[in-house]
Amino acid sequence: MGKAQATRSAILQHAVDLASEEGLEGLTIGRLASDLAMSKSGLFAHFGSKQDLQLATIEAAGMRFYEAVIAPAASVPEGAPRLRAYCERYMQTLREGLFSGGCFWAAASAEFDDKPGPVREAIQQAVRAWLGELQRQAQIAGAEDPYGLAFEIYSLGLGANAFARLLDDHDAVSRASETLERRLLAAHALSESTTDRAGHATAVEG
Amino acid sequence: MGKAQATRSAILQHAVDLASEEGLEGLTIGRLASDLAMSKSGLFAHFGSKQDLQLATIEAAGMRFYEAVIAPAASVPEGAPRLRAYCERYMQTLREGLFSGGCFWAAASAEFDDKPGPVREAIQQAVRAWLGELQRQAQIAGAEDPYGLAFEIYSLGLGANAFARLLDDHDAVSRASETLERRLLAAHALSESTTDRAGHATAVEG
DNA sequence: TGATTAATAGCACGATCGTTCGTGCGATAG
DNA sequence: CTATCGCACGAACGATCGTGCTATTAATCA
Repeated sequence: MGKAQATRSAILQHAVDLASEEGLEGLTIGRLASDLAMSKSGLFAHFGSKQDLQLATIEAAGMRFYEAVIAPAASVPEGAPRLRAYCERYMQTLREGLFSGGCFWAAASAEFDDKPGPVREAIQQAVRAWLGELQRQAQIAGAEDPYGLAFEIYSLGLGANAFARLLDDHDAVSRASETLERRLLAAHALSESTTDRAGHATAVEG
Repeated sequence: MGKAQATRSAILQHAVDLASEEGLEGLTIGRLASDLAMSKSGLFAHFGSKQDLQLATIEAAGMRFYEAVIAPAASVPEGAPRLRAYCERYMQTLREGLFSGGCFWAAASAEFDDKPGPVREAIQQAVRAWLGELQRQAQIAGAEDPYGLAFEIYSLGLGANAFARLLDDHDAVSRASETLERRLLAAHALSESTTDRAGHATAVEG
């Protein structure tokens, strides 16, 4: 890997955190440069424009999320177990602060949800990828409404982030986890057979 | 009412919408002035600083939300009926676009959830007031976990806003409404006696 | 080691940011 | 009629924004 790649990567790692604090528009080249003890123009040369920097930052945030949530669950069996693993990892990232300024996607979504352009599309794509994974595992798990279940999971994530960050509710993530657990159990009761270890088949149907 | 008050009010109405689109930092005095065909300095004179403008904008957004959601439900009996009325009005505002750029509070929360200062505190206060109302009615309705119920309602609102705005999911609000309805019915089953018309008292307790 | 290329710094630009100051107009009061 | 005041305007400030150029350093290769 060339030196440029390493520098670019270091820039983006900091850019992700800075954007999670200040937003993707508040993410400033000057600020970023002084934080990294670089010159504005030297940093800028790695990206042709601010928009490219924003797009690269989104991509880097996506990779960080992937490494923290998706990848570790790859060894878990698909369906209900992996869906549960996703949720646990997801909540864990909120607890531990995967991004220094709170959930990157919550901030980026709210900021660009009404601004057409490549940045919005990139955020859309990343969020859709995450929701698609949730939906896919929910479907394999036999949920009656996989998309709806993904919607609820994502909503609880947004709520937990907002409560924890804005309202300083230190139990917010735990609360969301428990709510999520109840919701998964309810959805799971429909197809008890798909699951992990014990085979005490007490399938219910609503 | 003096002329200044009228002008200030007109400024703030536009500021609320502009902030819901561009964020409270992206809310620019120059942009605001040109939108209203005013001079920057003439507009600025109504507020001593940008921060005061932001605070006034938050207050105006709070009043708009109050008029659209809280006030119309004042005549509905407290407890479960009013809680339901709140939720319906809440979802209605998301459907109809009470703020031109999506939920003002979702945007403001994500933007300032990590920036200490008077602006964050004002947003906190407004969100807490809304959550407190939800919690209060949930408690009167006899919910076993009023705070948790308020959390879920708010989370579904955030989710509906994100899905509708970022992902162009036109059924997002309806989906959230239905999820909310199921959730309220489940919570309501615990204390059937408190409610509206029929008195078939089948109270359960957990 | 010397030559070539890649990576960073320096500097300047137009634009816009929040903010301040002095001014002018219109109505109101003496 | 005149003096005062409330309100908005235009110009300008220093700072910072994103973005180009040109030089200079650092890394790579013969």
